Amino acid sequence: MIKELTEKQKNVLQFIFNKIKNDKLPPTIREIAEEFGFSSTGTVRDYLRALVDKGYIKINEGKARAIELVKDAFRIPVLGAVAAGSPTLAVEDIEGYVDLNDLFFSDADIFALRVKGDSMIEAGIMPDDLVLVRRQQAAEIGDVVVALIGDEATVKHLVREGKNFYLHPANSAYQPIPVNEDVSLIGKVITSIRRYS
Amino acid sequence: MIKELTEKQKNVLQFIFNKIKNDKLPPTIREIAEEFGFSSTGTVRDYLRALVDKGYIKINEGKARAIELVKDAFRIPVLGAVAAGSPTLAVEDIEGYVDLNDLFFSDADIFALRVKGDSMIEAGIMPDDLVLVRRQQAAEIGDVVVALIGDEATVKHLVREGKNFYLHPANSAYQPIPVNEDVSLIGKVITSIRRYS
DNA sequence: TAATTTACCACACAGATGTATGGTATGTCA
DNA sequence: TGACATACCATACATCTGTGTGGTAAATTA
Repeated sequence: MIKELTEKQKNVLQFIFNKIKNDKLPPTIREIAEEFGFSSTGTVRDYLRALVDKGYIKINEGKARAIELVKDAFRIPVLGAVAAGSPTLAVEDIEGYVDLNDLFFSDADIFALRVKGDSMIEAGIMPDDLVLVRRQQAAEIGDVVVALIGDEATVKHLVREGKNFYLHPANSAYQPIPVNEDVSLIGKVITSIRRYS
Repeated sequence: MIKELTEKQKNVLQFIFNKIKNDKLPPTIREIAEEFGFSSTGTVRDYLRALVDKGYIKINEGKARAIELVKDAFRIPVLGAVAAGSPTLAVEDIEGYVDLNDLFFSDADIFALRVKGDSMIEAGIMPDDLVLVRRQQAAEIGDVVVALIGDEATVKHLVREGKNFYLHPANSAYQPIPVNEDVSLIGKVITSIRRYS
């Protein structure tokens, strides 16, 4: 289990946290010492040991700057259920942890597209949503795909009727678009994201 | 501008990339040399210089492991429009870049909730979607909020009718829920995410 | 009261690390 | 042809860096 930190230990952890965020590089022991005015590297070592013991960081011994934040202490939990008792949220059922970094460090060819129009609104894809698209020529029936029709990119369901394929909107106000030589498949929607202001 | 890399330079960049992803720590010059069988650190320095000159990395001189990936070369572009011409996607109108890391390194109290039920379906929030929630007691009219009703967490629109507040579903099959002492506001939905398999 | 934890200090040291200097060889481009 | 980029090599060195040893003092906990 993750144990409580003292105020000073929290400050040191926060500094490491910020360094990784801003410099994209964990600090050295001496950089930590300098930040807090410690004249001895041993002091920092004591702090790091405490943070390791309490489950907040891991240290890869011998390597320079090898302080790693322990994920479970920082990642956002995905909750399957939330139990009562405010102001503290009792975490009853953690499905897992969100780590969107995986998406961004994927080696696949991925890009994001801002959705225009309401043609997929019944599939929960609204105007101004962001869809992450993996570029690929192939797609399966039922996939949400991005296709180029002439010069315009469009997000649609790929469906099949008999021997013909259609780009099917999820909005009864729009007509399906037959897939022909004017239509080229760009990729498959793998994620949709919407931000609320 | 970002210039083309040679195959070997690409390999070195890929190695740095993977090291940062897997170890969460950029490699040292000697770690790179070992990976590629270089017997001289000078060789690695030449590669790093080339990568710096071509705009792929930045180096903080003097510091250990201080190789930083240049963001624009790696982040996923958010496209406002996509122009024709496959297989190369012509990027015409880049709105910006997605960096969800910001969310995860935020100091705000954020958690994610897996949506159950279809009560917000007309607002584009579908069953099994993931909503990122910022914990806060206050909310504004029109916000999508997460509230506890008894023991159950629910995602709804916060609306006002006269002097009364309601949790309003976005599905005509459901009734609005009056906000009373049995209802406690947990937070505000700031992002919704859906993944397609 | 005794043991433990927290919170610092000084000093030393081996090895890790970035950098410098100066090569060789090959291919490309103007 | 000459300048330049690419792709390596060997060696040296100052300093950075993690770690070890051994302290002191106060607060907390059993």
